[in-house]
Formats: sequence, C-alpha cells, structure tokens
Amino acid sequence: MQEKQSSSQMQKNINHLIANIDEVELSDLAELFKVFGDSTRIRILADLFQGEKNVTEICDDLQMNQSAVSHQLKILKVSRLIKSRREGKAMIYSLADDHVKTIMAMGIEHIEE
Amino acid sequence: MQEKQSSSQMQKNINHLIANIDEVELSDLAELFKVFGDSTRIRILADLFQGEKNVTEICDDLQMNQSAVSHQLKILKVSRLIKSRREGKAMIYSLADDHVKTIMAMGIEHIEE
DNA sequence: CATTCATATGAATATATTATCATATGTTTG
DNA sequence: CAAACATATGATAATATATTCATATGAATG
Repeated sequence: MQEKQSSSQMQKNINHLIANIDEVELSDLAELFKVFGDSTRIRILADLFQGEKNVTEICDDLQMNQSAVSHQLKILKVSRLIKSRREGKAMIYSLADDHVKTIMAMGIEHIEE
Repeated sequence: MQEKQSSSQMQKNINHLIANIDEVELSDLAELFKVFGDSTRIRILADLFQGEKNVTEICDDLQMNQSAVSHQLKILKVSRLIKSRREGKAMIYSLADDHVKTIMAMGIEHIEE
C-alpha cells in the first residue's frame, strides 16, 4: 500500500537514500554529471531543447566543426541523454527523456541565485 | 499576481527557458555540473548527506589523503555546494543548500532506470 | 611560546579529455 | 555504380584536471 508522503518526509528519505548510496552508483553518478559538465555537450543539449535536429543543423547552431560535434553526440548518446534515428542520409537527434530537462532546470536554479 | 500552472504548462516554460538560455549561462551550467562530475567530489557530497563533518572525518570515510580531500573541498566551496565554519582547530563542512540534494536525486533517478 | 594537531596551498607529475585532421562508412541519386 | 552528401571514427596534439609531496598557516595547549 503506497502512502502519500509529506514534503519534509520525502526530503528525509532522499537524504537517507543518498547518504547510503554505494560506491558503484556514486561513480555512475559522477560519470553522468561529467557528461553535463562540458560546454559543447551542454550547448548541444540546449540546442535540442528547440526540437530534434540533424548533425548539420547542430553544427550550424553551435558554429562548430562536424567531427567535434559528432564525437560529443556519441558521448551524449552512450549516456542515454539523447536518442537518434536515421532519415535518409541524415541522422536526427533529440533529447532522450525528461530527466535531462529536470537536471538542467535544477542546475539553472542553482546558478541563478 | 502569481497564477498556479499546470504541470504540462510548466514543462513548456522550462523548455523555452533552456532553449533560449545565453552562452554565458550555459557555460556556468557546464562548470556547475563539472563539479558534480568527479567521483571524489561526489563522494564528499554523499558523505556530507550524513551530516556536517570535519576534514579528518571525511578523509577517514573516503580513505583518502588529506591534501587531495582539501583540494576538492575548496572546489566544492567555491562552487557554493558546501559551506564551512571553524570550530577550534577543525574546519566543519556541510552541504550548502537543498539544490545539491535535488540535483543529485535527479541524477540518481536517471541512472537507476 | 614551543609543540602539536588540523587544515590549506603551491608545484610537479600523471592522467584524462577535447578538438582537429584525415579518412572511413553509409545513403541517395544521376 | 560512381559521385556527392551526411555522419562517424581513429590517431594525434593540445589542454585541463586530480593526486601527491612538501610545506605553510592557524589554533590549542602544556
């Protein structure tokens, strides 16, 4: 039976959850944030907030060379932050899910204080 | 006058907010995530979820040398993710605010899928 | 006030990461 | 099916980052 929790109760659970997280998960967590921690990659993510785009469009938007962009797209893809599909010659990239949005929104809140 | 928003409406605003974020803020955002993106630093943060601790305690918990820990504490401090106060000879560190918790919780949600 | 304890810091080394260049792969089209 | 277009990839060089070592700073205490 799932009881609804008060906000402060939920906060306590988060504390407990994180305080007791194992080393492997912490390492995965660091890896995840490392992916967000590069300005090329975060610019790609922000760009994809406008909607799905192919590689050429992303290069144009960021004013960066295609190879550099492709390398970073691969890292974002492996980390499951973006997904892709082929459309003819082009590869169309888009954000993988809403976690990307939430994580970035939290980050923005922090820096805007 | 502040109107309450539906969840989907809020999501749209976040999209718009991030899609139109300027280069400087994106760069700051990358810097912020870079701080989370190191396993020593994230282990320190997780350690501090148990409550405030001095440097020696953190070193013991992480089984790491004092200098390495101090260097990383400084980075966390400058990024305003932790705060410190002196207590006699010791320096007591603690998490700066709830954003750290929220950001890490979002990250954990992502990797646990 | 000299010593000890706790922490911080600078320099150096080791390691990791990114962008670039050259080229390969995959897809369409004449 | 050869050429053109779109993207991916491997190697390399440039740069950034973390840890270690040695030492400095700062506070308590006999």
